Amino acid sequence: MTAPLDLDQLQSFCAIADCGSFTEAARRVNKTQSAVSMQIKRLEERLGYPLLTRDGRSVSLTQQGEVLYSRARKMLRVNAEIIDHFSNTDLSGSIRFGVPDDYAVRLLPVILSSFQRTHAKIAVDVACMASEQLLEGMRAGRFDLIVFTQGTNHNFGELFRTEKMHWVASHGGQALATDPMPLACGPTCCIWRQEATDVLNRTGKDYRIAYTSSNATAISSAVLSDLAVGFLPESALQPGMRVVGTEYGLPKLNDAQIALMRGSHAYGGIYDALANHIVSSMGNLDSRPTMAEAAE
Amino acid sequence: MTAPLDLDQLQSFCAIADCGSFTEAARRVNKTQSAVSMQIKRLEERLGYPLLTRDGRSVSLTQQGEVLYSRARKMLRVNAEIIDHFSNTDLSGSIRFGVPDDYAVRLLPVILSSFQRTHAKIAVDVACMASEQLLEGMRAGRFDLIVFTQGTNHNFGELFRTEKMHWVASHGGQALATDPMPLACGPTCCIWRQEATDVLNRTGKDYRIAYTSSNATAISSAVLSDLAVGFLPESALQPGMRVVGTEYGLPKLNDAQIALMRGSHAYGGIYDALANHIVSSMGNLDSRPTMAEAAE
DNA sequence: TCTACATCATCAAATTGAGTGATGGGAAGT
DNA sequence: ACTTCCCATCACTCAATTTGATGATGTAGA
Repeated sequence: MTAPLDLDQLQSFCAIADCGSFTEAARRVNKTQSAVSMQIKRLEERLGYPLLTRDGRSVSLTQQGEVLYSRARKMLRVNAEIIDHFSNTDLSGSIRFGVPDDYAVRLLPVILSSFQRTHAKIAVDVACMASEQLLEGMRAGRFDLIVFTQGTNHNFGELFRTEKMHWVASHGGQALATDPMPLACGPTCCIWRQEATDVLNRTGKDYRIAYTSSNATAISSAVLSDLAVGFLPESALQPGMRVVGTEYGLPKLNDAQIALMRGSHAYGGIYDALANHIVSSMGNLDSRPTMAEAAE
Repeated sequence: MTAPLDLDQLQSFCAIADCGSFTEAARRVNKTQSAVSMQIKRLEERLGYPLLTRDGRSVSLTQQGEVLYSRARKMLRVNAEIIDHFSNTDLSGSIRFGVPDDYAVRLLPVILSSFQRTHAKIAVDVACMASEQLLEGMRAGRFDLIVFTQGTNHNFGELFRTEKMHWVASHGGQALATDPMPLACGPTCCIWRQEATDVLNRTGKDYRIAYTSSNATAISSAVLSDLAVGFLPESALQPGMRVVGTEYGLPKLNDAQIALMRGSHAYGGIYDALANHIVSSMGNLDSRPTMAEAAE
């Protein structure tokens, strides 16, 4: 009969994981830096493992920390759900929300409309732009909450969804067979672009950037009209596109990592409401054993 | 930015909901009765609603209490999962476990074998008997943990699964058309039997108890060999059985409610490990909005 | 109806334990 | 080398929770 964990500690822990800093996390949870530091110390003692590695400048999760993080987030989501349910004052206010344009087009209207149905008094101002710009805007305080694609340089944020990335070409087009292969992609800052060109270089495949646009639909059009080969996350695939496997010597792409990031103040209340809604509608990382798995 | 709830309070709350008593719950969570009482008071103040109705003898959940209970349980499960994960001392010991025989036959081997794989050092002594006897055994301290069918007289326990109940007959048999209709069912104490005869009486359908056995497979055999009509939960259906809808004037049966009950001491450690395993493999009450639902 | 028993609420006192603000050490950048 | 930023630590304060005792209420049995 062991005592349950302290949600307050877990909240601080998650805040640190999200922003990579004790001091910043302290600000978010309305505590002093030393309080947060001690909370983590107690939590680590309690669980018997170091959860965070502090090497000078940056703080990151240990392996055990990762394990804890995903569970803790789950608990905090349920916690927010409860508090939301019992706060009879209808949540109201406005949220400055940012989404990557590629992703936004498909999923956003659906998600936001169902959110409006349950939280009519929350106004969501949506801005669509590339992940890089979203992160910059977040740093500058222009957003409360953003969804963005996690790249190697941005390890922080609440990861809630991964998607397979596919090479795509137009059905029956020539672009694939052309040498060097023409490529359509976002601007140089695009995270996927860096990753894709990296793997191409590594495998020695010849290519050239044939088409560049910061507008995602423009890229889709380029692919559909056989101007170039592209790469897209699964849910951005469209009819008329052909998913290319390894048959043309194209390397495997890493999964896209979709995460959530909040401003320092964007905790609790309306922010949790929207964040939880997004995670529970789009999230796909909640692996739990099912009956089928238990069966073998 | 509101402070998160106190898991300790939620644990006490759930313990009360599970056993229907403050004093007994206090024993389970290793606190004094007054401490538990105060915790609930604070929790109710915090959430702004009464959660438990205390009318003299018994304590039961209010509507808001029900809402809280399911979420709180979810959190406590994750909590136990975390603690389990971080306790590097391999869990070991033995658990006296009881299951209704009807249910046991199908699902148990699967579930227990997958449990053994992850917790090799926990010995599970399984006993199979009717829910009524399980509850009696629990009262007498002969079990640590039981799975049982919740009836109207037994409102306490951790409800984790519901199943549709069906009227069943043999394929192409005569029993259904016979008047009065021959019925196969468990002994008088059987919860389903009471319920089934109740609804039959209410609709005025003629029937007679043609076959009685406390052994579930015996009943299935009676149905399969066209001796009688029976009623079974969905997952106990077998090939050769025919599910009878309303076409023969048979009333609709209420869903079966499968719940978990623990002895006073059976919290934490190995008990949570098994309980969580059962709930996560068999549970079907974890309704959470999916992408599809969000889409409309 | 009256008594005995069990249950839950309440109270004041005591103890626990967490947060604060100041200080110190270490790493990164200039 | 010096500054700056960030995290750990410490002693102190204060708040919140547990305790144990007591009172109120309801139930069961005679």
